[in-house]
Amino acid sequence: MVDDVVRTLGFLCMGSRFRRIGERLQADTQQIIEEYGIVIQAAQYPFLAALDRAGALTIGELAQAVGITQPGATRTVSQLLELGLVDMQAAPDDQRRRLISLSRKGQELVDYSKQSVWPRISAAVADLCGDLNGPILAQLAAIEDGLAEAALARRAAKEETT
Amino acid sequence: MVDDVVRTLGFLCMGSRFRRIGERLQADTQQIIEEYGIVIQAAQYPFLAALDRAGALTIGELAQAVGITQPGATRTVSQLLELGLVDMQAAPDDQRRRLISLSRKGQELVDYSKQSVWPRISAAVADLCGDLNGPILAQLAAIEDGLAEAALARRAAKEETT
DNA sequence: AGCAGTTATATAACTTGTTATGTAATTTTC
DNA sequence: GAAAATTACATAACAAGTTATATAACTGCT
Repeated sequence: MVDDVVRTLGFLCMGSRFRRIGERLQADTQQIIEEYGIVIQAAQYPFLAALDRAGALTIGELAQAVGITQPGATRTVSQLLELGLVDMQAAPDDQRRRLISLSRKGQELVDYSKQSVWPRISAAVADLCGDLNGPILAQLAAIEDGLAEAALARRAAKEETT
Repeated sequence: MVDDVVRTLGFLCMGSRFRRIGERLQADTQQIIEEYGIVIQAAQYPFLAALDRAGALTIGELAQAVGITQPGATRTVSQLLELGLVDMQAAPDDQRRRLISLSRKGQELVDYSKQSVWPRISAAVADLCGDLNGPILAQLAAIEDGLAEAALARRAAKEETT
C-alpha cells in the first residue's frame, strides 16, 4: 500500500492538501443541498448569505465579503442572475457600480435554507472538524490573516535575497 | 467595511474556505519555486517526491500517493513527461499498467530541490501554520480520515431519511 | 478457446478558483 | 474644462481538481 505522500511530506504540500480537503467538503456539502432538492451550487451559497446579511452589495463588495477575486464574483453573480435569485442594477450615483440584491425568489430560498439546509451542513461539518480537537476555526482565521499579510512566503524571500 | 461572510458563517462555508486557503498557499509556494528558477508547478512536486521516495509507480499508485483522482494523475504525469522529468513504460507483465519513474533530469531536480526549495517552503509554511497554535497537521489528518470514511455528511443524511 | 467481467489508463466536459487585460465611468490635475 | 489617472466591472485564458465514460488489456469460467 502506497502511503500518502502529501501527508508524509508535512508542511511541503500544504497547499494541495488544503485544496483537496476543501474540494471534498464542497462535494459533500453539495450532496446535502441536493437532498433538499435545491438547485444551486455550494459555492453560490456564501453570496446569498452575504446579501441576506448586508442587503444590496456591489460586485466588489461581494467579492470581498466571500473572500474571492472580483472576476470570480462577477461570474457567480451572473449565474445567480440566470437562476433569478438576485437582481442587478447600476448604482444611481455611479454608473460603474452594480448593486446586487436578493430577488424575491432568492430571499425565499435564503429563508428556507436558514431553517433547513444550513443547520444540517453546519452540524455535519462541525461533527467532522469541531468535535475532534478544538478550535480549528480560530486556527484557520490565523492562517488566513497570515496569508493576507502580503504573502508571508514572498516576504521571507525578499529578506533573503536583498 | 464588509466583513468576511465565509469566516462569519463558520462551519457553513468550510469547503470554500479550505479551498481558498489552499489556493493561496499554492500561489505563495509557486513564488518561492520561481525564485529558484525552477520551471515546474507547485502541484507537480508531490509527484516527484512520491517517485523519489518509492521508486517507479503506476499512474494509479501515484494518484493514491498524492491523494487525487486517477484522471488528475494522468494529466500531471503527461505534463512531467513533456518536461522530461519522468519516464513512462508499460509494465512488462501487464500492458495496461504504465510505470512512471524519475528521469535523470527529474532525479537531479529532486536532489537539488531537497536541499534548497523544499526546506524553504517547509519553513515558510510552518512559520505560517505551525508556530501559531499547535498541531494543525494532526487536525488535518483527522479531518481527512473523517472525509475518507465514505463522506460523513452523506452518511448523516441517510440516517435521517431511512 | 472464447466470452464476460474487471481493471488500468485515457479522454472529455465541468467547477471554482486564479492572473492578466480591456473598457467605460468617475475623479483629479493643470 | 479637457487630459490623465483611477476605479469598477467584464472578459479571456489558465490551473488543478472533479465526475462520467470510453478503450484496451487482463482474468476467470465453461
